[in-house]
Amino acid sequence: MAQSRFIKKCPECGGINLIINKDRGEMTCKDCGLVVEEKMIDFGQEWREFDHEQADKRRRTGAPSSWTKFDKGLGTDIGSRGDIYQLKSKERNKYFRLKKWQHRISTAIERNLKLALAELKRVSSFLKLPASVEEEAARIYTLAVQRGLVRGRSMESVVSGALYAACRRHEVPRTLDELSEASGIDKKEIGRTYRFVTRELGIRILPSNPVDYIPRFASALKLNAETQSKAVEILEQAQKSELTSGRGPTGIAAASLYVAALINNEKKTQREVADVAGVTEVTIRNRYKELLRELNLKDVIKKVEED
DNA sequence: AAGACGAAAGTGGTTGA
DNA sequence: TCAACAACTTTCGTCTT
Repeated sequence: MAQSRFIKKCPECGGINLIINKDRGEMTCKDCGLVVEEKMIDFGQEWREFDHEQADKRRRTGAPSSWTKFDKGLGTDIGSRGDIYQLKSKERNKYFRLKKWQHRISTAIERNLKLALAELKRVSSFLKLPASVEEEAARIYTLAVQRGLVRGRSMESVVSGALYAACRRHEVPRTLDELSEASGIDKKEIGRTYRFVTRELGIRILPSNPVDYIPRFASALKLNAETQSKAVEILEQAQKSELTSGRGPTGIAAASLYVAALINNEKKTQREVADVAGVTEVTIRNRYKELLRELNLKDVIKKVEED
């Protein structure tokens, strides 16, 4: 018990791969995406206030601006029912005029954004994505709408594409399959819009690193931490031998895990690993063969089998 | 009987003329 | 815009444990 105060574990899955996002002051679990600790940074005010007058003078901010609100939370609502009856008729007319305009303005783009952001929140909470990713995705989507990139595509597919891109940028990659399952959009469709949107918006995304997939796959397979770090070790060797370029990152991650499991006597079938990683057994076999050949792991495995 | 292996044909995307 | 191409998948038969 005393130990747990010092070694931080994810309360959701017990994972130990907690990553800190300094920009947002969040600590997220890389295994399941749970936001373990929010607001590690003190966002409190640095002054004190003793009465309303002082407060009014010293406050200089409003609610935080967020891309997940369709107007970044900056919009003004005109009038709330109740106080208009204290107004004279002239004032009341003005109120209704303004109210009408507000209604007119919030059409097309904004209504679309509202709907889309609701969908975005639904999908991202289904996948347990950290808020920083959700925010990024909302930003990308908003830009896409402003450039008219949604026309001719379904709103949902663009939302998924934006989320996928945001995941990649924040190095918490989800596979297209996972996105597809969460959003109900066809995998190919998501891939297409993802590529289109990132190209049009000039968003540069590095090819995803296979290592980023390891923790999540490993915990899905219930492999222990040693196997996990062994897999990472194998991956790093593979990258040095240039076995990784041009290959699908999930396939390589899966193969490394498979080998690592063999070495640590935690054997999983190719089928099991393949299902978790969203690739076929054949792909694992191909990568696995390459790994054995290039890294001289054959002897290592033989040794393990003899034990 | 289940898992591992590998050959062959098919798919969707990228690239270069 | 089209054809060649590389990676990956699907399918299926064979071998191993």
